[in-house]
Amino acid sequence: MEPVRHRLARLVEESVKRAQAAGALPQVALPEITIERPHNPDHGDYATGLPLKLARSAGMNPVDIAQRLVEHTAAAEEIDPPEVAPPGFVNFRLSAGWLKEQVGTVLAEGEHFGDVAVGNGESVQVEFVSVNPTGPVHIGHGRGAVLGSTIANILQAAGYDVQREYYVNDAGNQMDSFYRSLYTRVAQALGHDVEMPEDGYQGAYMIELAQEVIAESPVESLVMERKEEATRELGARGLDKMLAAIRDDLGSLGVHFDLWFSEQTLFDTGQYEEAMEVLKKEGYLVQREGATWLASTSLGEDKDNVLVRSTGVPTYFASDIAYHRNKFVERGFQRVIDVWGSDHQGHVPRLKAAVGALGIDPDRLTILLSQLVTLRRGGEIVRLSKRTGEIITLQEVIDEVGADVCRFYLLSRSADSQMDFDLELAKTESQDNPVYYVQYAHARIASILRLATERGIDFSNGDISLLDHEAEQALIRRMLQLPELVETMAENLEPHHLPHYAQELATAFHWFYKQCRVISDSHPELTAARLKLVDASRTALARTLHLMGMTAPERM
RNA sequence: GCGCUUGUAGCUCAAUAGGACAGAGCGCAGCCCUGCGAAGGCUGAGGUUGUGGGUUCGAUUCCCGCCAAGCGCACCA
Repeated sequence: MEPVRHRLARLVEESVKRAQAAGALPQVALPEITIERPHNPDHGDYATGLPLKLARSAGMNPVDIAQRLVEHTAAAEEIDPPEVAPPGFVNFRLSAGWLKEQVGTVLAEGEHFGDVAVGNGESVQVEFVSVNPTGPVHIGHGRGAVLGSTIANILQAAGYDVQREYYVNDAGNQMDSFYRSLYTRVAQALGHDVEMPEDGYQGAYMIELAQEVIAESPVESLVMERKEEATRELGARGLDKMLAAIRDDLGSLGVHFDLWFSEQTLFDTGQYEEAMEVLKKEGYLVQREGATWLASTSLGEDKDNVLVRSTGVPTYFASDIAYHRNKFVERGFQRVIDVWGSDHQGHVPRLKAAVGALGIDPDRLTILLSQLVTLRRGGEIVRLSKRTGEIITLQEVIDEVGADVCRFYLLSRSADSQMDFDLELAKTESQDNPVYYVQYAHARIASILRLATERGIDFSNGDISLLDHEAEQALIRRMLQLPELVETMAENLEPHHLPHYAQELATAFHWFYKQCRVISDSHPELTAARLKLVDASRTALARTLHLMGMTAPERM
């Protein structure tokens, strides 16, 4: 459904024009008309400060402007007559009649309630997590996973054609190190005296991985006789297992991808060469000190960046450029959103500059950075390092606190700010946990609907015009915020509003529940009307939870 | 040194592109189940939005300085 806000903006614009035509307002240019939601309920459901913005250019008192605006506002079914409020606001209140009708709209839209048509089918790729497959994912990756998958859900709800993608860094230095580490662990497991490379992955999970690889098929003869071949062969198996483990871990967090894109294929299919060719043709490649550099300085950067090392091995940056060319040129995504950890922030301007150098508008690329997550257990900080092997995996966190709790917590803070994730808190608070509060509301709703079914109550003909109680209308108001929220989140890519909205929606339901008896033998008509409202609440709350990638439990 | 992000109630965080009296949860002090789920509802206390300037009808929000925290400034990814 279209957010009411748009309708109001058109209404205001019309009233200005009407007032101008009637000579009540001077013919001044209009700023963008913004419709905002007042904090104070006394100020109505929506408001515009347009008169305040017009005051100077119109040379009039803002209250007078507001007055004339109101006088020239056409009647609309959505709202009561607008009101003027000093120092120059126009306040709008949704009409009770229209509000009640929206229960029917919500029910009709069902699982699609919350959808808005702003994307127009534009193709957007959301690439997220993309952890090097050299070790298990941890809570920091979990944050990116939750952020990326929720943004993808939101964009889909907003009418975009969304692709979820994981970029598999299966080429390059870290992969080599991973292969050699695995080889070492396998050799050690077979009783050979082999030293772990200095840059190797020391984590205990590599020992387990080695065991799994060995268990799969005998490798003994390979290991000592043909070391290089063994490293490659074992590495390929290890990579598959590691990727499968990552896929499982993310899957248990409700995160799924449409495509796992292999970095190596960029080299195998010549796309890497093509990208470098384009840069060369455009004059952005410079040879210096035996290496090939991207002339980033000519693109406004403060230093150039190496693309091909003097050893002839391309850097990560080089393949990333080829990857992004693939996204935009080969696959034709109109927009691309990358979700990265904040430790990659330095890479952002470089990549955007490089994308520009490829002749692609850099504004089509959005890079979101999620700040660090510090894992705590009680007061103790739990360090995360793949190298030293001290790691608490995402899977362990999920096992401990549950996927829904994990998602809700990771989502509730703005990606821009650092956060602590306290395992003890997530568990010990579980009684008064906001996650349970929200899900409890859904379970309660489900329980009411179950009871209605048990008693054989048919509320399909319920008369929603009977919903006159303050708490009923407050609940409807809250539900109607969802499409509006989807729209703004699709634009600002800030999904942390979702958990907050979910709590507000749950509160509105609990308040309604407290004040309004739903199923009552003595008032069958009101019962039917209220059951419709309850059903609509279930729809809105379930959709909110699903957008967050959470479950909407029927029972708890 | 330069750059990015952050600084809001005792704690954890909001504030929907500059709006009206800065809001939630937890914690704290109380109140409410002889009917649909008390994992619930209600009331109260709690703030000089790090700090000093500026922009304007209006600033938590925009600009500048300072202070503090995290991250980044590789022929690592």
